Amino acid sequence: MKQQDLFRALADPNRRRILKALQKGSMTAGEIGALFAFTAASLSHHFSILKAADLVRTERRGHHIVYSLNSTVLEDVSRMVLDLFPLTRR
Amino acid sequence: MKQQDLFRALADPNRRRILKALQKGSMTAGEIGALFAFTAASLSHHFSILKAADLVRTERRGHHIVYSLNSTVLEDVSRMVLDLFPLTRR
DNA sequence: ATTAAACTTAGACGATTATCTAAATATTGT
DNA sequence: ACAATATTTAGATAATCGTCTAAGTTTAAT
Repeated sequence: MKQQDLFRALADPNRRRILKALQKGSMTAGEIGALFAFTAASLSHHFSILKAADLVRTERRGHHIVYSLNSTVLEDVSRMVLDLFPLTRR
Repeated sequence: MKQQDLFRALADPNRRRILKALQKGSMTAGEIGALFAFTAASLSHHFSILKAADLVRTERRGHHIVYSLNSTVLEDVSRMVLDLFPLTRR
């Protein structure tokens, strides 16, 4: 299910840090890895979850893989969050 | 940490169902329990996590405990979510 | 074709999590 | 004080999760 993928992806603090790092622009997996302490394998695992939630997009460039934030999901996230609360005005 | 408590609380689908149930108004733990399949103990566990995230408030009434949604957190959640994405205009 | 570089996949391990049963703790009414 | 009701806490168990190492895959350059 889509909604669960999203909430699950956002539940991990390191994944949120990755998302924040990507705010500054697209980066290769290696560049992001350099910012954090974990192994390439762990990073790749996080990316697979972020991709499943459609929070990031990938594009191969040479033998690098460039990751970028998929900002269009923001609407979905917002909707899901708002959906959990009764609106004061509707 | 506050942010982690919030994202963690929202990560579980059953807790999101509880939040949605509370949209219709305050309910006692028992009333909510009647809507779901798990035991009172499990429910209580979920409530403790929702409380830690400040998503619900409690009030004792007789020997019932009334749970209600704390809508003021909505702002915090929204801010946290928006914080993860670069705004198109700022 | 081989090698090197950049990621991913597979498999393992410890930590956290959701759930349960059983026992404990209020609170009210008798 | 005592019993009944409502909820929480403790302790156990199975499943999920984050991380690691080691092996595999893909691309580019020689």
